[in-house]
Amino acid sequence: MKTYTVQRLAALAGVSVRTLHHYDEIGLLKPAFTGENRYRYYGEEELLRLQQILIHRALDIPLAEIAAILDAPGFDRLAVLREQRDRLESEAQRFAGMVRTIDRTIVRLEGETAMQDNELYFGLIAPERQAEYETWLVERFGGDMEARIVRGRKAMGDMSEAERAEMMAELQRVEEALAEGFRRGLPPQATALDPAIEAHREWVASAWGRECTPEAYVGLADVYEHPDFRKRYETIEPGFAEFLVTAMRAWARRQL
Amino acid sequence: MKTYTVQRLAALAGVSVRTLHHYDEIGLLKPAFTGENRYRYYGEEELLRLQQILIHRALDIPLAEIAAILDAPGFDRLAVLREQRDRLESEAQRFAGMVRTIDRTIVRLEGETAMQDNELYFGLIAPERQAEYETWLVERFGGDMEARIVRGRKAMGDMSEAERAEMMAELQRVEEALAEGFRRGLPPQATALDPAIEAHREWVASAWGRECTPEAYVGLADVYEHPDFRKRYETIEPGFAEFLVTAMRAWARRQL
DNA sequence: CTGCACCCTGACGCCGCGTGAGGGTCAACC
DNA sequence: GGTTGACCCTCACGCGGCGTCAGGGTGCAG
Repeated sequence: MKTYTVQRLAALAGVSVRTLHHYDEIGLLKPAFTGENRYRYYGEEELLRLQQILIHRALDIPLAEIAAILDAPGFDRLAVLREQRDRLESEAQRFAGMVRTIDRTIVRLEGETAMQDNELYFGLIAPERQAEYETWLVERFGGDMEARIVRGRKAMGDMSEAERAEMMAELQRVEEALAEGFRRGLPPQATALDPAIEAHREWVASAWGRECTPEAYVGLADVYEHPDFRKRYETIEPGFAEFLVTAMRAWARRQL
Repeated sequence: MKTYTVQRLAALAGVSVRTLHHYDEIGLLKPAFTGENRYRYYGEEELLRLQQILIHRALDIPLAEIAAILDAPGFDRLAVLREQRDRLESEAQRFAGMVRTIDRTIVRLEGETAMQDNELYFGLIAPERQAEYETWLVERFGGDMEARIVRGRKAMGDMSEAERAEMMAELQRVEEALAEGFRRGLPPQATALDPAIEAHREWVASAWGRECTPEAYVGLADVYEHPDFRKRYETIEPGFAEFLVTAMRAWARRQL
């Protein structure tokens, strides 16, 4: 059976010797056995485990957590691998999103057009964490939610600059109308009767490029609980995020 | 003119207040002005700078370096933005590469096929850093080298599992033949006459899916200087990397 | 004038290693 | 058997990029 010394394994895996020492220290990756000279010797098993570790590390998962995952009883190599595969794919898309963001920024800089920071935000922050939302969405709602989001993103991606701008302006108007009610102290439940909430749902439908049923709308409300979405709405007006999701749910309840 | 307090800017940008404090401390992002209450106030200018910072940070560039880049005299926003755009695109591809790697690993695990760690390596390490090589290649040799590599990768990508395996096995045989000479203490220059080096060049040509001229072969030798390639060859036999590139260059010199 | 939400400035801590220092070990060649 | 040089080991300190209290000021609303 083949064995590897620290340096050989390190070279194979593209990490430093120190890293292997560290992983040994914290119990993340222990040698197959140790010589009486205290040398570390690794085998095939460890090679594989290291691969897993590196894959997880690439996703910025803390080492402690990686250990927990790999050591979980009933840990299924294939399942985890497949999961990470999908995460990595999202990561890839996240970067692709940032590229598009920069492209838009470039266009704007070249055109000397003043920036709408709401749009800048939408470009910068949202796509930056889009993958994160999406895996989160999938965890909570399963695949069909994901499909919807992906389709939505694609629809947005196909738009021209002008169309996108118009889209965003429209969203701002809709949100402003809702915020108005919020500022006037309207209880969120009352907003279920406000045409503004209806307008919001319609905007969502057009962004998704497909109907937004009350069920889907409730799903979206859940999504809005996510910290990064909250930030978006809290920025408009502190407390607005809470208000909005409550209003959305209230509206949906009335429809069912 | 619009101003933002720490929290508002933080929310907009999706970072923590502490982060903004930190950036102020180290002089990376200072407020537009400070109230006499010592409050930090940011303006549009800072919003943009923060965007730049975040883009660079996403590429794991140390903050000090980011500061240096952004503060460089004659710093061209558009140029830097375009550059980062390309880097991000590479990143996206790097992740895509990892996805393919995992796919192959999955296939192998499902098939219960024993792993050849050389192949595992080729799967794991190389693609993991492929984008890195490529940007490095482009820096050193300009676009046509890149085109070649990309085409090569595509050729490999189009192969079936069996074909790829055969390809890798062939490479191993060729390398083994070269390593033989190395172990026997053959001086690398003498290897220019060894048919093994010719076989290596032919393998490269078939991997690239196109001729490998002596000039290209020299270029490849340069590429092999890259740490991660070195690792691959140092793992076969310590000192082999040096030997190989010298041999490659010697061979090419004889052809010209 | 009392809350409450926001702002400030230290200062310490954590993670994932890099980077020595100081010292054994192994294989090869004299 | 001794020397050389490349490997291996164990401490132990440090650093970057913040998170996270602690302790205290500010500003506006009711």
